[in-house]
Amino acid sequence: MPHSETVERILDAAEQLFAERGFAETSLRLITSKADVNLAAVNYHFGSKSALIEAVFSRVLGPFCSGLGRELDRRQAVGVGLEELLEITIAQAQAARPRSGMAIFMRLLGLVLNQGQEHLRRYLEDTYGKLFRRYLLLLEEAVPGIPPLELFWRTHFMLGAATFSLSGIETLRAFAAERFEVQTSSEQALRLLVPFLAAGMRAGSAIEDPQLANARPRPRGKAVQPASAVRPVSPEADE
Amino acid sequence: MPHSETVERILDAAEQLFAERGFAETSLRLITSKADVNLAAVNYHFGSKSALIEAVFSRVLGPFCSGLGRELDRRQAVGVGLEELLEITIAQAQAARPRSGMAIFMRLLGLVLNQGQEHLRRYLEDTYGKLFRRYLLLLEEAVPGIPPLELFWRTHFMLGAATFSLSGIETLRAFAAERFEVQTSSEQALRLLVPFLAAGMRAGSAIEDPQLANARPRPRGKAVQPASAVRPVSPEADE
DNA sequence: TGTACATCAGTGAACGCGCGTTCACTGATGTAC
DNA sequence: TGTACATCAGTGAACGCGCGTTCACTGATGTAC
Repeated sequence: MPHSETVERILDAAEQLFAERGFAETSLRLITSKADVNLAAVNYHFGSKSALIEAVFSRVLGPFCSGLGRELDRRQAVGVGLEELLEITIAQAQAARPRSGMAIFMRLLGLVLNQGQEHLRRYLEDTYGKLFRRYLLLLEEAVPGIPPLELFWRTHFMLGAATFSLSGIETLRAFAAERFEVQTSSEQALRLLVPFLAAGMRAGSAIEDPQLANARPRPRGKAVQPASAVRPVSPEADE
Repeated sequence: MPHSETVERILDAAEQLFAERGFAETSLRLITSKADVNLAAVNYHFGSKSALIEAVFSRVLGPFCSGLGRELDRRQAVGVGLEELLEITIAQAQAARPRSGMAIFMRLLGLVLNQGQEHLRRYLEDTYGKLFRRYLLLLEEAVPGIPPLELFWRTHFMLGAATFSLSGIETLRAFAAERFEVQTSSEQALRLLVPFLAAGMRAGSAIEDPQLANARPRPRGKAVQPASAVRPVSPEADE
């Protein structure tokens, strides 16, 4: 679709505004006036606001994921260390949005994970779920001795630390500058993130329950068990 | 203000809906119909939607912060270990919302940090900034040998990991259950968070630049330097 | 070469809708004399 | 004890506004014969 210059301008404006303000707070009128484009052009080119949202995401995540996949391919034979894996990921996120810095990339990611609509989640799971599972497997290899279930949770803790702090990185840099009278560049902040995450991933296991310690991901194939067949191990009443 | 039952019902409904859907996506009509209350009652009791938002936050954060302050007082003389500090914080977050679990608490916190309006940020900084600085000092004591600037950043990494994963905890629990065919309770997930965060906080310092390593928070007092006097150490052009 | 038609990116104005807010009003309770 | 008034929580209906979307239309370019 991105053939016309109008389409490109709409995507640029939408990406920036969505990252700054979220989906609901960003009206089509705001987007089109920033893009210097007619209001009706969004519906002409994309069909609806939610289709525009998906287009913004695939333009960002497409290059990121294919770049990440390529880097993982290159290193697959040799094996990938934990720090290396994290640095590859950060480098790809930076490469995906070289001009604007990765703050926008991370804000978008945080947005979809925190306030993403159902259709957007499903679209991303369908498109990039395979890469995510591959990434999890590489993490398991890079951090031996930790139960897979715990690594699953730690991966999300990592994702949280990364999206949260990098999406608000401008605010945090300003805050740090005011408090410490020293400027931390975005690159420096990123370099601080890696050892924090790596140490967290390598921390001794906190799982005591052997049922959790021994949980393994079930094989994914054509014969998929229905969700209703999942056996609750320790049923609980919370929410 | 929270004297009438109507006020209480509005706050309950608003808190839950804000946490689920964000501020902009939650209309007063939705709130009042969930609370089974007349639409005009919100403006009658609170004056405006944004005043309602502030009321929701102070009802949640007030008890949390005073509880946290009390616990810190009790231990101040003895000194507080890192894991203990984290566990106190989690316990207070759970205590602040005992019935609904801390997911709502964390979602609200994430909301304000990620998509919070300026007025809300300022209100929180004014009301709870002092406690936050005290907390930072206790962290510095609990994790010796790490430059204060790095601890500042790590604290935000921590906050990110916590808000992100706990605010989406229901989604993550469902995802984990589907993949590993095992139920992780919210309490177990919380217990997994502590060693991850503690190890990240204790990781070896990644700061090489001595100017950053030696940066100390400037004293806060009546003679405050104007922001314009902050001397940029390594000026940079990014954004 | 000239004419008729098709395609297509883009436009301007309007549509209906849900939003936060306002306002005149109600009905119960308390107070003064 | 009775009456007049004040206070106050709550109400029902309407207000104007900004929203996403629609639609008839334009004007440039390409194609068929």
